[in-house]
Amino acid sequence: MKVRKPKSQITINKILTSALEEFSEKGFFGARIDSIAANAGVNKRMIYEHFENKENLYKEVLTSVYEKCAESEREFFSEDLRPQDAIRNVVRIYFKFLYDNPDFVRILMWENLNNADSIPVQQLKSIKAPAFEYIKYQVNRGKEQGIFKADVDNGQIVVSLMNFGFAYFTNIHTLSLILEKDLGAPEEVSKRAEFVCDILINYLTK
Amino acid sequence: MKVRKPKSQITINKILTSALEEFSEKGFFGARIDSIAANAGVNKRMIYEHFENKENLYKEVLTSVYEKCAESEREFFSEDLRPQDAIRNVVRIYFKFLYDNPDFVRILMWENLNNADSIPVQQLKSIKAPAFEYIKYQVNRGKEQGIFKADVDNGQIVVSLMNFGFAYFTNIHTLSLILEKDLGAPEEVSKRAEFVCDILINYLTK
Amino acid sequence: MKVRKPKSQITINKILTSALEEFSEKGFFGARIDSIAANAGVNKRMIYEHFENKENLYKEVLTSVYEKCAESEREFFSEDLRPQDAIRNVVRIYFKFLYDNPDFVRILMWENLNNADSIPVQQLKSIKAPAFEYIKYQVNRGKEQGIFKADVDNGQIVVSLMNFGFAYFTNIHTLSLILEKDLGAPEEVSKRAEFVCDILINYLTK
Amino acid sequence: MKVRKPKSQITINKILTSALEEFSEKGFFGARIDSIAANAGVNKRMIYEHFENKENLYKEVLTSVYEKCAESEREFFSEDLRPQDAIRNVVRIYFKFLYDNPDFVRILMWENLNNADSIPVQQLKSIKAPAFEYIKYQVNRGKEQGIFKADVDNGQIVVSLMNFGFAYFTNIHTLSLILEKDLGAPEEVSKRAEFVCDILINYLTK
DNA sequence: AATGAATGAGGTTTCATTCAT
DNA sequence: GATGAATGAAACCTCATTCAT
Repeated sequence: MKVRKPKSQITINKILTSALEEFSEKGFFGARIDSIAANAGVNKRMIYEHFENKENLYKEVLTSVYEKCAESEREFFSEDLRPQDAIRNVVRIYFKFLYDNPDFVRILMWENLNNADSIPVQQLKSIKAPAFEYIKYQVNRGKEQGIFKADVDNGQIVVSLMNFGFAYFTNIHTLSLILEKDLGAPEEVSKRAEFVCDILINYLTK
Repeated sequence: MKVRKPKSQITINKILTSALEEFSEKGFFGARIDSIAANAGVNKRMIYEHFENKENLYKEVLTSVYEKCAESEREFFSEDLRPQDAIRNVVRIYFKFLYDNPDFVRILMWENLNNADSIPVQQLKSIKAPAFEYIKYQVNRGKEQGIFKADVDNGQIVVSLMNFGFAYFTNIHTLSLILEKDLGAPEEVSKRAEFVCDILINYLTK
Repeated sequence: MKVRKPKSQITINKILTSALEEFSEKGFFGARIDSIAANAGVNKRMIYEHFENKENLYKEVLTSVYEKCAESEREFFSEDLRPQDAIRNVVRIYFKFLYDNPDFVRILMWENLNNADSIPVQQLKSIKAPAFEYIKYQVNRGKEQGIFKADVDNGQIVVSLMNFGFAYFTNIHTLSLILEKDLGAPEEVSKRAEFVCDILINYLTK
Repeated sequence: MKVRKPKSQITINKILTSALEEFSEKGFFGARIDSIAANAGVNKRMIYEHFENKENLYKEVLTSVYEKCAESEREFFSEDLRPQDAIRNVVRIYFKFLYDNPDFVRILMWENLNNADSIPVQQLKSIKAPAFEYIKYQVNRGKEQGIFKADVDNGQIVVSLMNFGFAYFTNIHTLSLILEKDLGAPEEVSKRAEFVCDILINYLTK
């Protein structure tokens, strides 16, 4: 039952790691195959051997990144909580994940700018949907339990949550400059996470 | 007493317009000087005559974009409203501006990804600060009038407002795909704007 | 008998002066029409009006430079001296001229590097020949008077004189660096001139 | 125990050879990367691979040229001669070297015109100094042996030797035209070398 | 599987020259 | 005669990709 793990898997992983870093820092157009190979410590030719070309490498990086994200979101489901605590839990996990994975935030941003066409829709949905469903499920639970307002638009809540998390990290530079405060500092991040919990719960609650 | 209007100003404007489009669509690295010149209908050489090089052109485009933004924000101040209505007003103007200026949203996104270092901080602040101050002012007014909670963190409100507006438009592609709904449609946008008004006011109000 | 001197003569002179400086500093290929126009304080278009194109401008600069040189060499003839003093006189005047006209030295150097084909031979000769004839004349006078050796090759003397003067100034940079002494300093230049006098006269004299 | 001789060394040498020819013929500004690549029979891209850019290529050409020169000057030291014969020897070797290496003469000329700043002083000195020291050493030997005048300025002798050799070849075009004689013909060159020997020894000798 | 060298298309930039007023 | 704007050819340089070992 043992899976054969050829030596080249190491090379492939080194390339993926290096490529994630490069693409997330410079975007698809700014990224350089030379840099990726150099930082991975492998011969440039290997990239073409294993990934065919730059675009394909990019797609594979994206896929691996989405998978990592989906993995983290599985944490959501692991506990049995009151709806409002479940929501809080989601926000906190989400903020922690984004804080811990700046490459993820950035590469998704580039992807959005390039009109999000590198990943097939179906793949995207299969990755993201469970988390979205979970949130809607908790909101509905809250409604059923009479804790949350009945007329809340679930979609808006999902969008809000995504926006809050993502936007904080993607605009952190500009906002920090203008507000003269390092919004990337850990204490600012958790303060923000709590604020987001509060404003959402506050809105949801009767 | 005749005002001198050199012909080259027309060329300069054509270049700026074309460059905004190109940079906003492809980002700095993806943008092509050839395309910019072709779309502007001017000789490529003129870009170097008036803007020195690609990087400088990019900076000038950014500056002009910020200025346009600041201009739009001046609308905020034009009316005399109750605090909660002033906030609503800001959100609506902001959403309308972002909806009307997708290039603005995109180029700022690229800029954030490139660590927002193309515009000197001071310039950035002088453009953005008035709007921020206005929001804080209205929140404070609401507190003084006993309408808003006294312990609200003004900074968090500003950040929320920025995030809400920006993030909605920058992630519109991915979110539309996943939610299977065109979030860019006018009616969805105004629905969203109203939701953002509601959630903010709801949080602020005692 | 008054020669009409149109206003444009001023422009022409400004261009020639600026062009001499530029060509002598950067050579034909390194020189920029833009720089020449800017430093002359005239519109670029004027250069084409008066000189047709870059190459022609270069030729006219060269011609004017040769004429200036020939003019200076006319000083040689102005005195009545013993042959050895006449030779000394030539060396001193020559060194002084080269020292005072670094642009001349440089532009002739560029010209030599470009195979000296910008000036028609005949023109060159009509300018240079008188000085050469004068030197030969003085050497012959010395021979006749029994002061100089009879078997001296006049051509070699002329070449030596040219070489000594020219080479000193054209290699002044490299030699100064290596000898750790500023060979361009006035006192070094006159020391050199005297040395050249000495070595030549010494060779010529019986 | 096999010495690794990477294939690229051949390419590098072809580029250097072609570049020397091009730079020496046209100077830095007139030289074309395209020509260099074409004449070297290599892909243009290779020049950037191995030399980074035009300026750097130029510097490496210069360095290699200086080294070749220093190599040739090592011949000076190989014999045990009387001072006057040693000086003659130097002059002859020097003339032969310059005659055999017109590219060397030319490129150094361009270099002087560009103010000799492409090669670090220290490097220049370490290459040139031995020859200079050797000449001074022989002049001093002659003085000690009572053959040469005691008050001769060694520096002037070195400068003379350099000037004589260099200037003859750099002004060969102009002088040939004026004197109506091909000074580049082998017999003229050796006649000149002997003349230079004579005039120098004549000056040095008591 | 791995490597160093090579390639060619295409990108940015420069510059002599000309147009239009 | 003079000016500012425009032009296009060609220069330098970059980069994804492939060849040959």
